[in-house]
Amino acid sequence: MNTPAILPPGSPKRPARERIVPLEFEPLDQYLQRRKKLNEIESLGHAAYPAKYDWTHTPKQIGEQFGQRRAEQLSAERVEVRVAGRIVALRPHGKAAFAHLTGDGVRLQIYVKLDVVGEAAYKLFQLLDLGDIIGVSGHLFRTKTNELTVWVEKLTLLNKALLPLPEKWHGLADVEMRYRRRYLDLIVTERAREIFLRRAQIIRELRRFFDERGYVEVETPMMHPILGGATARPFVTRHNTFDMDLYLRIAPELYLKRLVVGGLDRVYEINRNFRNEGIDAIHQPEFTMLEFYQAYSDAGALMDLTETLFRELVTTVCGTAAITYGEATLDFSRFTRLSMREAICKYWPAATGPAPSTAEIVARGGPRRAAERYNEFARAQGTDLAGEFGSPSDGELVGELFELIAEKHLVQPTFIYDFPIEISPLAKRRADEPSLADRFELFIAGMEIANGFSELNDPADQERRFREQVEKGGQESPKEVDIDYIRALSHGLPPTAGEGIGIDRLVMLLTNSHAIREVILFPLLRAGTAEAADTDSSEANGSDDTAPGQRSK
RNA sequence: AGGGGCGUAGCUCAGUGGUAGAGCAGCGGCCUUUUAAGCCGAAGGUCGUGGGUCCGAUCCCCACCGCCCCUACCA
Repeated sequence: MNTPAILPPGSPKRPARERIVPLEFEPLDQYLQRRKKLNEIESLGHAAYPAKYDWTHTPKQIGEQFGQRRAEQLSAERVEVRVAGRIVALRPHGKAAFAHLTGDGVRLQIYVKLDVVGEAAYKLFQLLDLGDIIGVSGHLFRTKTNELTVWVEKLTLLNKALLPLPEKWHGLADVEMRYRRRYLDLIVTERAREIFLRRAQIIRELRRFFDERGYVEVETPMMHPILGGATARPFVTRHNTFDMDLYLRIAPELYLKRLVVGGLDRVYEINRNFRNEGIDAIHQPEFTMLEFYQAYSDAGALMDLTETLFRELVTTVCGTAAITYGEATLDFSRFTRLSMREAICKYWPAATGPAPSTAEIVARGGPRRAAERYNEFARAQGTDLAGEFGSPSDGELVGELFELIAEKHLVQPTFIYDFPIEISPLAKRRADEPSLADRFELFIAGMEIANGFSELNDPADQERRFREQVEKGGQESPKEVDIDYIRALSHGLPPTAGEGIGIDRLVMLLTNSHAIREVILFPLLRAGTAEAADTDSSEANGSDDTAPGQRSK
């Protein structure tokens, strides 16, 4: 793209009607052609960018209200409508033409006839292109092929599109372009539109679910002075006035629990988290998380609630409790529950010999022995080993074995519970089994979807675990203990259960999408500008008026 | 980060060691019930970027850029 021609400061105000066009876009020939048509349209006396159009129906409403009317009824009733939309198909036939407008994602055919609209309007119509936005008024009728159509009597230009739409049959196939120019994707790819409408519906239903159960929706800081609430590498930013570094939050957890201390016994937040880590089919650096907390509750109650939530949500949004996801049919009418140890035993690879019993895994040194047996097999397979790095504790080994052996098999909705305490720094210890946290995760289609636990509310235990994290060091650990959080706990956090649900992954499941980018409107891509997909972006600036010395930044 | 794949007209894609093609879009013409409208005509390209091999590279080799997939990282 050509760089903008900069108006020197202090230059006289430009005349109101003069249109400065500093930017030009590919395809240049078509862009210039359309600008030429725009000029012609204006010189014919039409406003190019009128402020308003008084419509009576959207294309969708016309379909809903008159879609059932037969041809004879329509000609008898002579329903007058004014409707606006974008031209997405154009079939001129000399002195008459068909076109399709879209609005609300619905296509509506219009019929424009020279005899009917008159010379002037037909002249305007001939200067229109695919992508232009118009308003038409007239009555409804059915064509020979029985399609509900507007018999156009008046035509109004609402916006001349200066750039063409993508190819009408194949649409946008270049995924990079689809993400960088999502506006085009949404016009052209019906499925993309449906995904984001459904995403909105899912979030609406989630809010409804929690609202009607008395949870309060809150917003907590996105910028945190101390890292916390999860283990992840953060983005760092800077506040100038306070001269301080801040982290974009990796989780809202510690703030939400402060609110429970403050007497908001049931709270939830739906908002973004930011994690400075890898990008792949199920990870994006900013992603949306639902977190909710309820006082006087525990992890077991949360599992029940979660099951209800998912079953209701899926049924409402998809119309059935059994949905298709890729090759699988996911049945949300019943959830499996397995302890982490049971899951390891259940999916223990047969080639490794008989699976250990859960008792063996629980025994002191048991995870180490199981890992050694597993690793023999993994070495032969050339796959990853358990406990390969550092000197993991028994609990950490159980977590690794679970991920290596069981996680990918958890296709149907499955709760995994009894997490080792070592990998659960914010969860409450189980009274009867101190090596375990009262924690669960929900797995669906091999993805971790939710994570919930009984919250650690013993300030001394929490302080000890925070100090261990700080001592451990590394980019993922906080540099200092969050003293104020310990202070809040010292004022008393009631027995509380809390859970996080990854909204993006949930939307993936309910839209049968297999990449998180498909369910995020503007996923992060390198370079980050829509221009990067263009062939020439930096050079070819024909009018280089700016002397080098004048450039300032 | 490692491995694999891709990058050709505005879009969707063919193709070849001898400087390139189709459909759609755009342009000119014809066409008053079409729906991927049709017919006729003309135009459109630094074959991602930069090096190398070769008489000659869009094609072969190397590097870089971007995207995709797999693996790794990632509570």
